[in-house]
Amino acid sequence: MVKQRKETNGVMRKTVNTAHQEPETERRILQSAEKVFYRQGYDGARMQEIADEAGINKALLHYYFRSKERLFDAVFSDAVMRLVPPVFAVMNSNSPLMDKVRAFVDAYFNTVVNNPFLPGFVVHEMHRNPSRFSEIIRASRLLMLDGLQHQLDLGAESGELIAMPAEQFMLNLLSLCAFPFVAAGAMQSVSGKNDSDYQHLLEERRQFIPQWMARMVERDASSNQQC
Amino acid sequence: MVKQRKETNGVMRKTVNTAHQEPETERRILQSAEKVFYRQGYDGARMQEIADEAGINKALLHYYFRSKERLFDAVFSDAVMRLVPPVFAVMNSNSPLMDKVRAFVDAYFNTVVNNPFLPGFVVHEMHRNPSRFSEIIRASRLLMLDGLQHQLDLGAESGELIAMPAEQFMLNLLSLCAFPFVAAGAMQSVSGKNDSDYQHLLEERRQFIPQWMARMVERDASSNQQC
DNA sequence: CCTTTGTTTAACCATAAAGTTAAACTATTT
DNA sequence: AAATAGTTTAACTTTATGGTTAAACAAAGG
Repeated sequence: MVKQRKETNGVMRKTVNTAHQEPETERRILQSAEKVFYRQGYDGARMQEIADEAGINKALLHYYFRSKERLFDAVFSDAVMRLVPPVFAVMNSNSPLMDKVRAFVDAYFNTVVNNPFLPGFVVHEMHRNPSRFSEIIRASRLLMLDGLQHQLDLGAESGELIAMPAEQFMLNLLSLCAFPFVAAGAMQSVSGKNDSDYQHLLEERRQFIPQWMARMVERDASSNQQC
Repeated sequence: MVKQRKETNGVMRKTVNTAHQEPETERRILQSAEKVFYRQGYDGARMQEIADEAGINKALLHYYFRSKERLFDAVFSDAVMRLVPPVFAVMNSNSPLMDKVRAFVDAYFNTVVNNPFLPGFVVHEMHRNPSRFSEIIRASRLLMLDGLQHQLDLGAESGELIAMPAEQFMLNLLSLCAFPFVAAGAMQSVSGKNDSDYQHLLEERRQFIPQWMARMVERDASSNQQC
């Protein structure tokens, strides 16, 4: 009785096999891993699936990235670095508060519209292993709320703004931006909207969020009444 | 050479083994499964871990719930039913808009403070399998936005409120309530807050969210200026 | 044409996890 | 106290998956 096995499942990609093309292949692996990890999460992802997606063999995955853990690390820190810095960098500038908000929303939506699974992925994997994430953030020295708090305090003193902790302000902004993406799958399936309807809803939010944020914090909110 | 295995890992609970106590055991299994699934998600959860947590053997799990899938289904629909109906029921009443908002926030926080992993769990599992969720929701006939939209339209006509699609209104409310829980692990690890600090932050939000929602949508927001 | 070097693969291995089974145990009934 | 029916268990089987290996392959240089 001969034991026989075939692990490569049916898909049978066009095997290009042009040897000596290392960087091209590595990039393709990362892209495929991204796709699979984003959708399935670490635990749900299968190395075989990533290999298939990249049109290569499982062993090659281990040749480039020694283990699932390492491959995941590469994908995850890449994801975080792509999402977090451009978005939070604007909060450390010294532009007026509402300019910051507009810049934040724009940066967030620009990044995320092209990677709609990214927020959900990051949130879930942070939950699975919070320290991994905080390491990355700490290393990149982002998200200092001191400047923002100072700005809010000044506005409150001058009577222009309502007093508010910077943390709450930031959490509001992030909630309004991120949650609709994090919960997109659910929202769609409940509301019965199709993909492009929901896309439209999100575009609408991109316009409104800065106005909403202004109305939440500005003492005289009558300047933002068209909505 | 004798093959020998022990699957029960070390913990060694006090085995109570009082036969004929079916309902008690089933409840305990569900509680344990809940705990494990909430923290680890479906893919990350291990049947053995659930059995250990419940102080019983793996086979008993399969005796009560035929498979991991079925056990998960029980836990998930239980979770959704515990979270969704009390929260969304209030939106279908005919109380004034801001009473609804306050009731929603209270209901949400009351449910979630006792099950802080619930929102993240639901969101992640909905993402993994959206149809499962929409089935449950559809079956329970919740989340009709028509009444809310009508209310918003009336307010807009009378000049009291700013015109706003009910979907956006609802999404704002849900975002402000849910996201801080969904992303709690991440937030904590980034902000360096400990558990009780973050708990305090969340309590603070419970107070503020109704005011923020009012300021976002009410034309004359000066009545909600203490913040 | 042969060798070398980097690339790719199928087949294999080890392990962990889901699921099954047959026997033992406990309490209740007779 | 013996039989019965409802519980509980250890040990086992099967399958899936991460990881390894030895050999084949392609291209470049001699």
